Amino acid sequence: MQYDFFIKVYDLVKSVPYGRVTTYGAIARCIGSGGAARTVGWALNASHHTQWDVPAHRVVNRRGMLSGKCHFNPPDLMNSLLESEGIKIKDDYVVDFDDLFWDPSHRGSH
DNA sequence: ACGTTGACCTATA
DNA sequence: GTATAGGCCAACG
Repeated sequence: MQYDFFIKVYDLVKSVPYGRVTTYGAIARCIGSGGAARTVGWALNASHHTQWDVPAHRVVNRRGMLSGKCHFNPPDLMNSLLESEGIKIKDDYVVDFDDLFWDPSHRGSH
């Protein structure tokens, strides 16, 4: 598979349904890199200058914290986007994150 | 090829 | 859902 690591990340993130969120670790694991969670975030960082629409705002860390909001422009954008999808944000943390969490491996299975 | 960096994760106190 | 330490993988200079 010569497809870039980024492509896999983008495709997975784009597969995240509306009103749902996922984690870097889940993405990395679904890709097959397991512990490459850091690289996933790195890839999303690059997604800013790409032409692909990557809903990076739906990607948060294991704690459900908007660790990536600091990299948005403006940082509040991530919070606003999540709230626009019905996701409640409290102090940069996703409310009921465990319920809103969407695992790419489950593909919609709750 | 080596060292550094990065939107992380896990373990321990 | 703190603080600190170590480890993981991929891309960049």
